[in-house]
Amino acid sequence: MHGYELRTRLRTILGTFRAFSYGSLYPTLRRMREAGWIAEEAPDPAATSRPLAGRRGKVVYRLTAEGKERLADLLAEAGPEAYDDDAFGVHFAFFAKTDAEVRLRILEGRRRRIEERRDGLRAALARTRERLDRYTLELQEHGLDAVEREVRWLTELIDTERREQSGLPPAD
Amino acid sequence: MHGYELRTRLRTILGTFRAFSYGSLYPTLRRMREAGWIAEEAPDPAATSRPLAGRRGKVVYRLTAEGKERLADLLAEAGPEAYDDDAFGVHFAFFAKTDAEVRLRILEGRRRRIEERRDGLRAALARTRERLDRYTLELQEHGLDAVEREVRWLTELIDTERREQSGLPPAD
DNA sequence: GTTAGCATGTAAGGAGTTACATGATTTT
DNA sequence: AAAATCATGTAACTCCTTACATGCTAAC
Repeated sequence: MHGYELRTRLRTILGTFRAFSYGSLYPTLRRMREAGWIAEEAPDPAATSRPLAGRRGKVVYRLTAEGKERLADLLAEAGPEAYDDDAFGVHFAFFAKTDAEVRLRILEGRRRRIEERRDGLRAALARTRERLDRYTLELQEHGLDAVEREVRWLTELIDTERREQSGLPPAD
Repeated sequence: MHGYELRTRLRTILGTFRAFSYGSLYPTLRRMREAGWIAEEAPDPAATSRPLAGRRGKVVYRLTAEGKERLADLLAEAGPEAYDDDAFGVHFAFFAKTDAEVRLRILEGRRRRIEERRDGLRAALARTRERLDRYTLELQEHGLDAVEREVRWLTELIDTERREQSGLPPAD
């Protein structure tokens, strides 16, 4: 895939929020090339009428063997770096390519993290409820509600994973 | 209030996520002082045994008249800058000090924004549902669920505001 | 009197954005 | 042939964090 296409796809998948600008995308691609994780694909010689020099057309990249290894390493990570706010969504999005045990450990780590946040919010709310104006209260309760729902969601996912690991083989 | 206290309070109110480091807090306080929005409070002459020069103790700041005006301006903003992801929470947290009409406009703007996001997610999901693996699908549906809940939450708040504006005076 | 925690600040740097500059290809 | 859009890339800048440096105050 080439840079422009990558960005367009990320925009449609992730929405306009959480998309990268070219100013960060292209330098990242360059660094990945320098690291040897991706390589410029040899252009199809039959396809285009190529300009003779200083080409500035499409550059199609492809994962190298090293890149695939690096990706596998990233997907095998199950520590805090995999269930932090920033990273969890990315790891989850690649779950179909992630080992079942790793999936389970990431989900459990994420749940523990969110439970901690929930407990912190509950404690803060219990301490300050009396002094809060209705809007601040409403905001805190809405936040608490969101984390409680996320805990339930994660619990359902964990139960499904467990059921599948101790029985049928994982689907998909 | 002084900087350290401000940071401690923000930590407990906002949680460890979304708290400022000293490296951004103190420069911001300096800029606010230079802009004339806050001023160093005259130290109580009776209170402390002060060092003679180059003092490095507590610096207590207080909003100036200009600062209060600036705050009032910020609270009166009802355009997109008030219901963007980043700003909405802050504006909402100050709703108790915000005009009823402004509150209503911010809530409606925020709802419109979230509805757009919801519609975008629905459309993307309808287009790609077949091709998505179960985890990606689960993630998208969870995201959709979250925005749908936020729309309902905002609708309740808007209804309450409307009821109060055309009847009893606003509470709190 | 020395450790722990309160309190203020700066310097260096990371991670990204915006705005710009440029060239290639497709559509009208 | 002009306009739109595809496609790549850089430079300057913004905003924030980390790590450090410093001094004050209370507790043991």
